[in-house]
Amino acid sequence: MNTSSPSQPVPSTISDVERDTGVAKETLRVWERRYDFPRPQRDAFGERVYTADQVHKLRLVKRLIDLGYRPGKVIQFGSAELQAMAEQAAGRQQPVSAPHPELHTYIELCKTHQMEALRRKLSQAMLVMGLKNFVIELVAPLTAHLGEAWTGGQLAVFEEHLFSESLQIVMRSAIFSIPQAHHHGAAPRPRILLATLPQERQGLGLLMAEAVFAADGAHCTSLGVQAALPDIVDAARSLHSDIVLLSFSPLANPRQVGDALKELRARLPEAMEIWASGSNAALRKRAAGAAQVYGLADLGKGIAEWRQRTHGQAA
Amino acid sequence: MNTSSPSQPVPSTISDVERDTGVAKETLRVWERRYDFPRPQRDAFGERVYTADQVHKLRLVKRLIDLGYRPGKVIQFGSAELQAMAEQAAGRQQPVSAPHPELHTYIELCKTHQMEALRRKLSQAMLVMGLKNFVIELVAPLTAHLGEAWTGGQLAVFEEHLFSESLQIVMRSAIFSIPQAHHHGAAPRPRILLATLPQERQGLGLLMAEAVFAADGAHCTSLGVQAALPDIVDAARSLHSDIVLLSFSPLANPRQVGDALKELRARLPEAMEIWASGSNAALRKRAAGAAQVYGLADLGKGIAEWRQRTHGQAA
DNA sequence: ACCGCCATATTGTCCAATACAAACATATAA
DNA sequence: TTATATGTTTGTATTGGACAATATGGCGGT
Repeated sequence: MNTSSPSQPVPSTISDVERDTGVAKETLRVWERRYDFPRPQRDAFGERVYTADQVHKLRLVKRLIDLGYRPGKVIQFGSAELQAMAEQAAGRQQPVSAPHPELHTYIELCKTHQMEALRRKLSQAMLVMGLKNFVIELVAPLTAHLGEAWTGGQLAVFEEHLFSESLQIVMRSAIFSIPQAHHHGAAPRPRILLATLPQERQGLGLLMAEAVFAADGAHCTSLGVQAALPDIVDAARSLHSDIVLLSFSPLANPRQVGDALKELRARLPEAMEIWASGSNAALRKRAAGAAQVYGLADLGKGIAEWRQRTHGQAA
Repeated sequence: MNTSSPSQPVPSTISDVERDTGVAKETLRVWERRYDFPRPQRDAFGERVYTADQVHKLRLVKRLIDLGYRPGKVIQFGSAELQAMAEQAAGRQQPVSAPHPELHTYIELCKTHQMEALRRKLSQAMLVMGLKNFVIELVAPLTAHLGEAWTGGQLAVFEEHLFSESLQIVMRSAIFSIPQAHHHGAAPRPRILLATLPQERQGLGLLMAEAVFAADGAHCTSLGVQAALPDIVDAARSLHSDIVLLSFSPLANPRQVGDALKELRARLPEAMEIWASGSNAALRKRAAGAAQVYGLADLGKGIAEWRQRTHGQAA
């Protein structure tokens, strides 16, 4: 016999809050000491007990911090203001470009949870447009729109998960079915290693890049999401990769992204190129020397240039 | 110019160790005080610095604990003994039923990084064996073997990533190609929601379960890995799921797993069943009342029983 | 007005030692 | 043998302090 009201009747411990918001326990304690928020009640044993409201506000604060705000500046506001700031900031970062006419059809299918129909339609579109165009003209804008709808609260988190899964299925299937053209008996070049850093949970960007590369006849090997830095280095060395491509979502912490890129650059042989793709803030400033930054649409051109550049040596 | 030896020349901080072994920072400190292991060196600022050997032993200890041993009993042994104990215990637990004869072929392909060949061979095996047998008799033992090889240090982490990616590609492709049998015009039952909790990074188990379900004609919807608890609840409600399946790897913290399962049970409508799958220790004890625990091979039977059980009401 | 540099403020993470509930093991009684 | 009580182990919570890394903001110089 439990209350099945939509709001959570169950208060959270500090561990729960860490899991649900991504804010470390130690940080939660120090915030309480410094900013007086969150100030949880205590149970009979003196342990912190957080309300659902506090957890909600913490989520908002965390999102704003990841967007570049500083804790001390935002933690004092109420949930409503924070919500508004998040929406505004998200809109500013991605200037809603020419929405594909059929975009809303797909989003509608998602909102009504018709995932099979969505997959069918996506799959169809891919066959018509070709993999590369499908990714650049449809999947990418779709993903961007989705992210906005999510920060705006118009789309439930789980609906974004569903959407992401469907997209992944269609794209993976397409990539798999591309014949690995063994060019003149030798493995095709460039050899590209794809991965995301440990903080990055979003795998769509990686997959989009892989699709574009595969369509251009490069040799792709993906480590998947959340690969530790030493593992990426190991892999790149062992596989004799020409290029290491990393994908970043706007949500990831720009500071950590910049650091990681610099360290990766230091640990990899100089001959290996590091390419970065995604809409993260770090790619505009911090990553400067460490990596070459590409938009999705430019990746193909990048490959062509690489081939030209290394034409003499690679032969 | 950095050292390029294959073993990690870079020692780990306490945060790194927590991420790489799954042992919490606080636990690491208390172990050091109580058991005198691990006893890391200190850097110039007095902060702990762990060697690769210590991390390796910690992984073994963690594995044995997850297998049911108690920390105080095993932490004093050397890596070699621990290794032996882990193998023995693993063998006892899973009486390595008829190990597929070709298992080593696949592992060999992985170690030599021939991923295309691996994918081709896996894909072939799947066509011969059928999806369900492929998963139960080949993928599952392969994954288990892989996990052992990883804790044993015989397999680089990135090689496990590569392997996992290849398996995912093949399985996803297979699942996608299964026609969603719209049984007599109505959506097939049971309707199953699949997900893993936020702590869980391993997505293979989830995919294996989905494959088995799909082969049995159930209606699967996957949220993917690392879904927050409230999102799972939202999704299950909105999709009117009959069953929520969660997958767990042995690495996840059993206590947190148990707590999460109990909380999920409290938040979901009573009519929805919670199924748990995987080799996590929590599923043997803590999860008792909250969820029904299935091995991969039993999932098919579980579906059959569900259909029988709900035959009267569901019509 | 713009850019580089330095002092100051902010902020996350680490440390230490202690405490205690929950889980486990063992012994005792029914 | 099964149930209950007692003791031990073990993970996670607590506090307050310290400090390195980073961002902010003012200043002087092109």
